[in-house]
Amino acid sequence: MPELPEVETIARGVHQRLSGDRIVMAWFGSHREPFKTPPARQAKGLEGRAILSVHRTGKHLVCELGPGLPNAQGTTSQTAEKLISRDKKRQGTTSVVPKVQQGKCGALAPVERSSAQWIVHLGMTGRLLVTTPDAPLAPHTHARLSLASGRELRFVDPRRFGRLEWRELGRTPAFQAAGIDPLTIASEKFYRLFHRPHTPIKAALLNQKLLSGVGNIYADESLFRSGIRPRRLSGRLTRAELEALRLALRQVLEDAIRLGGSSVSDYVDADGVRGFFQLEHCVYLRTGLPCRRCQTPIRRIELAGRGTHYCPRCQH
DNA sequence: CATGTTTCCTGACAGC
DNA sequence: TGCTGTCAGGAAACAT
Repeated sequence: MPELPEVETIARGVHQRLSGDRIVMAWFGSHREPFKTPPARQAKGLEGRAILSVHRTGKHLVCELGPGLPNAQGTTSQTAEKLISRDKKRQGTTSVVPKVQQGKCGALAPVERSSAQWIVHLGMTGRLLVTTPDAPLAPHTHARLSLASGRELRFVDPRRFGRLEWRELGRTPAFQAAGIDPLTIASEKFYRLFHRPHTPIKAALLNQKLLSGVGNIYADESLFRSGIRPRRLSGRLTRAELEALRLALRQVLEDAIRLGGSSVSDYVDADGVRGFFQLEHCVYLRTGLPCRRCQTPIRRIELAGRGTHYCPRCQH
């Protein structure tokens, strides 16, 4: 299931391959979920747009899109053309705004300001794949974006817990995560955030309004690495314990990103490649197996409706 | 208000 | 073999 490290891996892969490309045509194959914005409106909005960049916010993938300009082949669809002319009339100022980006080596590159966003949440089983147009179509493919480069970006999601959302900036505010990014949260902020007297620490870790990006795997793994039992009430943890947890969480997420994420269930990155962090798991899905640190069998309980794994000897 | 519970959805797998 | 039942879970909706 894609959590922060998996989404980060996919975002980097898609960004590397697709930034600078342009969406020629958008196809949406299902009329029900997973659409947060009606599919027809998403298709209209996406066609003709340049992909400026792709990045991760919490567990969401955000594609920053340029204004809808005619594509290289001159095959811009009617819907896209309508959108372009309307945009030009409405607000010429936000169309192309040349900006200067200060690179690390002092290089200057013109940067277009994003005028729209396509936001992808992968849910449990969502996959975002860069393919050739003739690649066999996986079952449960809900979206196909054909690109000026001749490739396709596909969204596949068997369980349909994923969500696709379209935002036209100016009309709608830019996407923001509800909580704070666990990779960058400061010590004091983390301490105050988790000072909740009635919430088990694991439930708090999973709450996306507090931190954005932690799911079941990395909640269990960070609690093991900091030696804290999942049922402990977060407000009763000491300052030292919460600091240990913050550092363990950051480390486990960074390690996982380095290994391309955890491939449990059927997670793959934008090229269909599996991650390797599942080999480093200490407790997640290791019920009954000996603890890597003390050999005590890993215990499984249910907490906040989720399978929860911990070592009864290493975690207090 | 802050927690806990249910719901959505399909594939994988166990057991008969 | 093929059927049924159970389980997995992110986050919204609903209940306590």
